[in-house]
Amino acid sequence: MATIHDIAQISGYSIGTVSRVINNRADVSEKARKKIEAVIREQGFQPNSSARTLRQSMSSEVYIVVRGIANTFLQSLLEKTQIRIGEHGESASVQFIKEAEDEVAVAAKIMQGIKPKGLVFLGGNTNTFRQTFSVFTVPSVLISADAESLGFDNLSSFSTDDRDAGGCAARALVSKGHRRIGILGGYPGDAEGEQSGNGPSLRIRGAVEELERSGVSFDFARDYEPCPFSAEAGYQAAKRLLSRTPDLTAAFAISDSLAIGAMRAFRDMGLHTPRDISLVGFDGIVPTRYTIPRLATIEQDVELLARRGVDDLLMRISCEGPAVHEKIPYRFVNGESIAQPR
Amino acid sequence: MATIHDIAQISGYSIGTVSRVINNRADVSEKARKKIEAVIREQGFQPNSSARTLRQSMSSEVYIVVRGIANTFLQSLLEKTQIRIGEHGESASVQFIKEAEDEVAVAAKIMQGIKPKGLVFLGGNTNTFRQTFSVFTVPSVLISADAESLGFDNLSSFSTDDRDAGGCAARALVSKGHRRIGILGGYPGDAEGEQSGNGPSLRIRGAVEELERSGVSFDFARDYEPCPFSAEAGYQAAKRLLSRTPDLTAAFAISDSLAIGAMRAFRDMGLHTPRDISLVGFDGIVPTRYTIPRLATIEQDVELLARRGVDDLLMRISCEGPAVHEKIPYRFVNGESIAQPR
DNA sequence: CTGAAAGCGCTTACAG
DNA sequence: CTGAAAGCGCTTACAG
Repeated sequence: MATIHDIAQISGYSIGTVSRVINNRADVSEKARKKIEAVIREQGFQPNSSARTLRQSMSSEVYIVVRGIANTFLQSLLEKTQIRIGEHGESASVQFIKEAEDEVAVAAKIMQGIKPKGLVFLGGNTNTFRQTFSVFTVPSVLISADAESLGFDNLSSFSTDDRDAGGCAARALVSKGHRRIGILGGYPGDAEGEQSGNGPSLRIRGAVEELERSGVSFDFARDYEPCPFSAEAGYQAAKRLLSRTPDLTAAFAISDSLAIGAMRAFRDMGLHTPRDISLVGFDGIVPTRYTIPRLATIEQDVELLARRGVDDLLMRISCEGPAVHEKIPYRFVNGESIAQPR
Repeated sequence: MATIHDIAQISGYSIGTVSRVINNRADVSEKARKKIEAVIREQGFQPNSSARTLRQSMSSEVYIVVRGIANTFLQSLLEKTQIRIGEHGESASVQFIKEAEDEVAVAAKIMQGIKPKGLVFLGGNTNTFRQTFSVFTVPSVLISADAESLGFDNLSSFSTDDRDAGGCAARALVSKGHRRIGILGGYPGDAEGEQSGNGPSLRIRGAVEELERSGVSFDFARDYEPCPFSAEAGYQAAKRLLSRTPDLTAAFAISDSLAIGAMRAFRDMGLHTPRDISLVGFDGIVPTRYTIPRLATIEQDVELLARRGVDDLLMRISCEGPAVHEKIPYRFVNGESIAQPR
């Protein structure tokens, strides 16, 4: 394995000059640069990233922290994020945090040793950020939840307007004539109007507000069923909800994974979607385009979320500017899972 | 940020002794260990991993290389792999490689700077390993494809017996009475019996062999349609296959993602699964349990693949033993997508 | 059992 | 524009 020392020796220049070439500094003669670059290429030299990190007390990498590895939406967001980072010629490592853990605390522990030059958080609970994010001093970005109210000056955020989009989902059902609508997903606290500090809980709020505006009665105890964000959880929750409240003609599942589980649960209870019960999801994950029937959903613009998030982060890493908070437009996808109530 | 120097100063011992405590060396007095451990805890000290890596010319991390980030099966395998690594008290970083890239070459480039102590490859083409894996000298493991024939003594592998399982999938259709069976997925070369060096192509081989054994005629030009491993690709390929060969009564999609796309394509062509056409997939990904109808599939034991792979790797990192190659049992899941031909 | 010291591969003032 | 040298935070023979 060639080191900078070897390159210096072979090229006939000093280690310092080689280092300047590696780091694209301007104060190197054209001649030296040419020669050294040739040797680097010929030797297949890659600078030792540990030495570099140690010296600069800062890694050359961006770290991506993903909360909840089994979340299809986040997987797709991660994919786009990695691609965008690659397009900038940067590389990133990924750390997955269990959904039950405090992503900020766990990340803090890991990052303490690693010292990334920037952090991307995919998914996450605003409350845990409020409490512990201040340990991070590097430029960071939270994608998919709004961090504006937290006011950290090194944390940007890019997110869907969950509250507004939740209203949109509800409207899609109401406008077809539904008056008995259930909501699936989220944490038990969401029913009491507590802020669980995440986007999904805002979806519920937005939907309920829209129902109220439309004069549709909604009672949390009767029409709402909380559950985690997996298809199986959606399956179980849908069964609970419909057993308790059999007169529902439609449901809003606050994530597509839930919705896919719910649709299957309805079928197992003898109900066909959309004939017997309508359904709308949230996220716009790929599988919704292949379910039978295709799922109506709120499609988040994963591509743009990732692009704006990464671009902003890398810009702040190199130029140091203020954090920004931006809402990325969503889109309602009609699908085939909504019909008029019978 | 406390360094080892601070810990030494506060505890009243030398840097060397602190280092020995950190690394759990035996030659430290009980008294020193207690005192130093207390200071470390009190200061929240984490050794700088770059300094460590630099000095030992070896990172303390395992790296996981995943080929194809959008592959649901690999995502689930990645999840289990990360969990298992965590259970050993180790941490891992993840690098995603584009499906079109040579995962070994790209990984080689990245790892050159990073020097992980071990490598896990999830998914991958045996042929690319054959050509370039020799650049790696650290203990490695390939999970989900068989590397036995390559003979690298630092590369273990754990995989499903794809050929055998492909036969099982075909048998599930034949035993119901199907005689006109199509196969979906894989690379064009697979039709010519070229070895594309991946598990999935072995699934095709196994299935075709089983059909021959059963006296069911199979003609690649007529009954086979290659395509990449996504739902959309499966959707398009299913349409092409069925347009060309409308008398098929059943199909084997060599991955579940393909199968989900194919089922949707059949429906868009007016065919109901399984009434009009039966379908069996491969992998056993979670969504197959929620499709309507539920998908029959070959379920790979993701949990066990990950567990055996990680355990073997970590053992070889600490003890240095020979590479092993192991087949992990699979399971046929009946689902609801297979019926007798009409 | 413990400490002093060399050195891992780099970057960056500093001097010229 | 270039080189010599200090030092980032650690580990590990070496000496005692």
